[in-house]
Amino acid sequence: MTSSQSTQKRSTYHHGDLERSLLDAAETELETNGIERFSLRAVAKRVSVSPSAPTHHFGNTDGLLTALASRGYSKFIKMQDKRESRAGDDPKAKLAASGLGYIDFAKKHPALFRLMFASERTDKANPNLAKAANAAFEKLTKHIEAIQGVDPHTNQIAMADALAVWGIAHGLADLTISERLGRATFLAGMSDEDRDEFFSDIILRGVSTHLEKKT
Amino acid sequence: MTSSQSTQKRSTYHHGDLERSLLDAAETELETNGIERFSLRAVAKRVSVSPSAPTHHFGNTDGLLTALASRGYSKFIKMQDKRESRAGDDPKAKLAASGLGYIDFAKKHPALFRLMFASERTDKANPNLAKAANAAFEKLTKHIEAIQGVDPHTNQIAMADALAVWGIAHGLADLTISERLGRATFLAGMSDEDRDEFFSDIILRGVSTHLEKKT
DNA sequence: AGCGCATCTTTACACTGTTCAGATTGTGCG
DNA sequence: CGCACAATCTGAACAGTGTAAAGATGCGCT
Repeated sequence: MTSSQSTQKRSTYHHGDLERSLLDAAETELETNGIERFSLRAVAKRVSVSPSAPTHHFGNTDGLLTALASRGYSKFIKMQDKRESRAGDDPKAKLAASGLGYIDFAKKHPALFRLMFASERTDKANPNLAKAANAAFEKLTKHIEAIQGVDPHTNQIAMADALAVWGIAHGLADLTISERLGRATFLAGMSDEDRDEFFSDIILRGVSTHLEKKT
Repeated sequence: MTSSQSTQKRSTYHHGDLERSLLDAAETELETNGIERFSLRAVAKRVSVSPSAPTHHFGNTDGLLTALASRGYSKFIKMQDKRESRAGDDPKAKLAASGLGYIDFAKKHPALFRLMFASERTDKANPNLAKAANAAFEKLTKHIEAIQGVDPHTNQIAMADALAVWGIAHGLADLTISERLGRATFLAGMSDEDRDEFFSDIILRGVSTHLEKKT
């Protein structure tokens, strides 16, 4: 009769769904203290469990973080989907929306974002993580293909577009959560809609206006 | 008679130039283990000094890291200057070179780069750090001004260009040291010159080709 | 029913950053 | 010149960290 509620307290010796509970607790711990001050013992304490309980499920702290990053990519893709669904049918508008979702995610889960894209504590050879990260990239390449009519995997110019757009979205996202873009004071004073349009314009600068060779 | 050599061993009780020595040791420690596994005690051990010796000079570990980040911006700017000096007189070529220097730095000092741009252990209110970071940004705005003929600080469209270029360079740099761009297999097989040209093209997509209003 | 095994706790250890009292040395002031 | 003071560094101690090893617990299967 184990409830699926993850933050529950268990009076029984066995927890029931400790794995999910630990992931949830780890995520709030991560967003609270950041990766650099992340504490496994603190996570265990949140779930009212001994410090070594996570060991069996995740091996060690990095294992837990790796699993957390994997799950992060699902949220990441969902957040992009949400933006895309509101974007109409124009392929470029969809791509821009996807980029805005990229930035949305970074703003909503900055520490998780950093864990996924800039942490060394994550096991990049982990199959789940690799697959999740791959799915995110494939989303991008399909947008480019819809726009350019060529698959980036077989066309270098289209691949260049993909990397350019990725770089722009990623850079804007990373600088945003570092609060570096506040330097442009006019950005802070902008409405959400204007800011979205501003970012969209920049993101779309990544796609080349004319494919030179279609190989 | 204190030599200015920083990695020396002192037989005397007082060190002589412990501050610089600690910074040097901290930098190699940082590049060796990354921020997430950075250890102050290990730094002290490198200089053959007690674990509490750094306290007086930097307050605490974050203080040391903040000083390290400040110094990092100097190297950062120098690395961009080096690229620019080889770039000829065309303002766009200079801007692209500056962006390549941005990426050069990230590749050469990945952990320091992350400390400067993505760490929470750094005191952003620190005057030295703020000034150093500001200088780096001013370098960018001057490039844009040289190209567009308008100061980004007084023209929003020029500022948009600055942020776009910054986002692109930063995104490419960050993704590069995360080894994410290896997905585009053709990038790995490229010569340095081709890769530079490839990145330059992408970076220059950030500058708008025609200023709409010159406010 | 009861055995096996996954799950969780307890204990212990090495390591971390920081504080505090004391040792050592350079420096300025008389 | 001498001496007290201030700056600098050490040593010991403390709370906190991750992880390994051994023991406790109870779920599920035969």
